[in-house]
Amino acid sequence: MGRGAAGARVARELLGKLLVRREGRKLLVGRIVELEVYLGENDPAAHAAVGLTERNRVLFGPPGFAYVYFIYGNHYCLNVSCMPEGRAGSVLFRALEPIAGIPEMQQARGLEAKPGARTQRLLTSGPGRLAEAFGITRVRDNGKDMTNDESDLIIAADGYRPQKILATARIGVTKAADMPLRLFIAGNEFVSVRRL
DNA sequence: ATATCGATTATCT
DNA sequence: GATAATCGATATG
Repeated sequence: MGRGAAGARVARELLGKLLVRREGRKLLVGRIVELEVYLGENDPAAHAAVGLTERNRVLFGPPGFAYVYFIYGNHYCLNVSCMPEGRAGSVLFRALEPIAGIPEMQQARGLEAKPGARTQRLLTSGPGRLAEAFGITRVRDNGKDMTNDESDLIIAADGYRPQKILATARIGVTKAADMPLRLFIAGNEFVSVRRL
């Protein structure tokens, strides 16, 4: 298996699974419908391309841990590490289909006053949006084990399997911009658009 | 419908 | 000092 294949395989397994946030007795749940693969040190578009730094060290740790970064002075984005310790491949969560805790997500996004299917799509359709809807920040979540039931941010499964997965180039990257490492569930309403 | 642009700061050169 | 794995607002067709 090639260097990028392990990350791509993890990504395909992750599509259709659930991102779950525990807020006290409330649960926020979203189905993972879009993500991007970052290949680690050899991927010019990856944060790990510069080698191990204070910021990206979670990427070089064991798989299943949350890597949260802050971007454009405004937004947090969530990755999960997916390579053995010492290698830095990860998957960026790009879009979720809201499943439960929708009122809480609306409140977190400042969209509670505007109900309707139109705003429903704005809740978690984009990496910055889903992070805001789930209250994800670097201080709160970076380095968290997303495979441990004790965590308040985990990945769970309900048996759903995507019928068809499509791949395109990654969004917003300027280096290695042609690699088809953005994966999404074909036809899902909550996939972010912006390119084919 | 698409295009362009400003916000705002951590991180790296 | 420049850039960035983005978003939302505004302008224009």
